[in-house]
Amino acid sequence: MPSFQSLPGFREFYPDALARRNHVFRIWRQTAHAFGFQEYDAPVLEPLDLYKAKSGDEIEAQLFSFVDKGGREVALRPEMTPTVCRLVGEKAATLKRPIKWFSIAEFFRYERMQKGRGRCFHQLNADIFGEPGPEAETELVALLIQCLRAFGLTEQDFYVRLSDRNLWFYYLEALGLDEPRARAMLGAVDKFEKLGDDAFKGYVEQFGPPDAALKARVLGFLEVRSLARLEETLAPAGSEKIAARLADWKKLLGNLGAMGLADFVQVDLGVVRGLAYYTGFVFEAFDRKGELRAIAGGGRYDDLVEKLGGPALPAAGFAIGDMTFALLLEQRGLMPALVSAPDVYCVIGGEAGRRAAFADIHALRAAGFATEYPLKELAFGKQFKAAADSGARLALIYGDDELAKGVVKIRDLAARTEREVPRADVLAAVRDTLAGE
RNA sequence: GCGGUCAUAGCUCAGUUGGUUAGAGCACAAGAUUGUGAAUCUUGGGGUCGCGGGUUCGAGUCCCGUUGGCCGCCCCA
Repeated sequence: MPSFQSLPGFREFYPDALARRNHVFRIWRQTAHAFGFQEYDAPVLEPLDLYKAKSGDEIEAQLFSFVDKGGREVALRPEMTPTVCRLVGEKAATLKRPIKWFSIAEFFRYERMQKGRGRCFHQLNADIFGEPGPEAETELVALLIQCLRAFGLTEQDFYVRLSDRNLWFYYLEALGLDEPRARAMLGAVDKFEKLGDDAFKGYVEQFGPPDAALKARVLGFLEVRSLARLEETLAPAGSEKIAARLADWKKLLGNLGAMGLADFVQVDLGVVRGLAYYTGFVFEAFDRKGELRAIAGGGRYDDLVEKLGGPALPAAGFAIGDMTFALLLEQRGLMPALVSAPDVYCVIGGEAGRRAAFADIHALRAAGFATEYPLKELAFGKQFKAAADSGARLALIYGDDELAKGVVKIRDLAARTEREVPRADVLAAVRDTLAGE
């Protein structure tokens, strides 16, 4: 007999798990709307070339890709950025600015599973197109922070590390590095936190060991944790480009400070986000305890829309993954044990009671109240237990006594109080009681 | 792709140097109990012990392989 199991790394959501997932998505969606972002969606299956164009041919090894029946090379989307760039690029001329979009979608990567990482996962993606200045990053970082705070997470729980690939290049240029050397050095910076001195291996292989002064300056730059310190460190370099860039930093941090978010943001040049397509500010959110992988990440990618065939259009965005985020919420006890409780549970006496109850049950449901009842006849004791277990706020009792009097008994299951209302008034009584919560 | 580790009921686990028909708690269902929720008692369903092969008179137990989970490396868009 064949037995089936889900594919490795894929997840199944039983109702309680889906309730938690929906809880997270609901709050993300509300928050993004509050920040004026509009929701979009797009195909799960895309041309393989879309990702090769963005990330190079090697990316294919990390994708769920195959040839479809029409001979097309396709891939399940591993990320949203190329897709949203295409969407925006196609209509860029007619879209009202600023273009602030978000999506909550599922992604697929052919990778080995690890803590907080599977082969399928969901992300909130938020992006702003057409805004070249730090005003875009202001909105994005603020939204990112609020998407975590909305669950009760505080500055004790997480922070956003803010870095800048432009500033790195300007700085390394001022230190005398040409572009290839600067790129190799940034690669080392990216790995330094994890590997320490071994991070420079790649640079050494290509260009020989960096001189001690240069290395000291680079490592010193990594220690910078404040805007003041950043300005101090860069003062000797003092190019025009650096001065302009520092003005952007001042504006971004000033904006976030004015929003009251200073405690959530930390200057930290150790974040460079791989060597992918980012062109300016980059940022990542981490748990303060440093136990989990990055919760969220993003940055500016001004060249990508054009690279993918659209017009030149500055852009910045970020994504929050659902797996690490859920781990963080659970760790901090902030993931509620959500149960889909009905509003009303009907306790029914006999066949006559059942007929009477059905009329009200249907009317309640049509009015939008979640209403449950036992499908088969049950002893009263069991029905009350079922009513309590269901989490319903109210029990409606349709027994012989009530029928004889032409009333329904309404029991408040939490308060354990009861009252009788005429049959005709049941809907109004339920509405009043539940509205009064 | 590489390495470590684990796999017994829906869940958490026990199972003796290899020995008869594989167990417990919780959960679920039925009843005691057709008028009031947390308790008690009784009963029940559920397992090819992940899968396949080997050693043995005999394998949940030992050996090999395989699949899957977890952890780490690579990668992390």
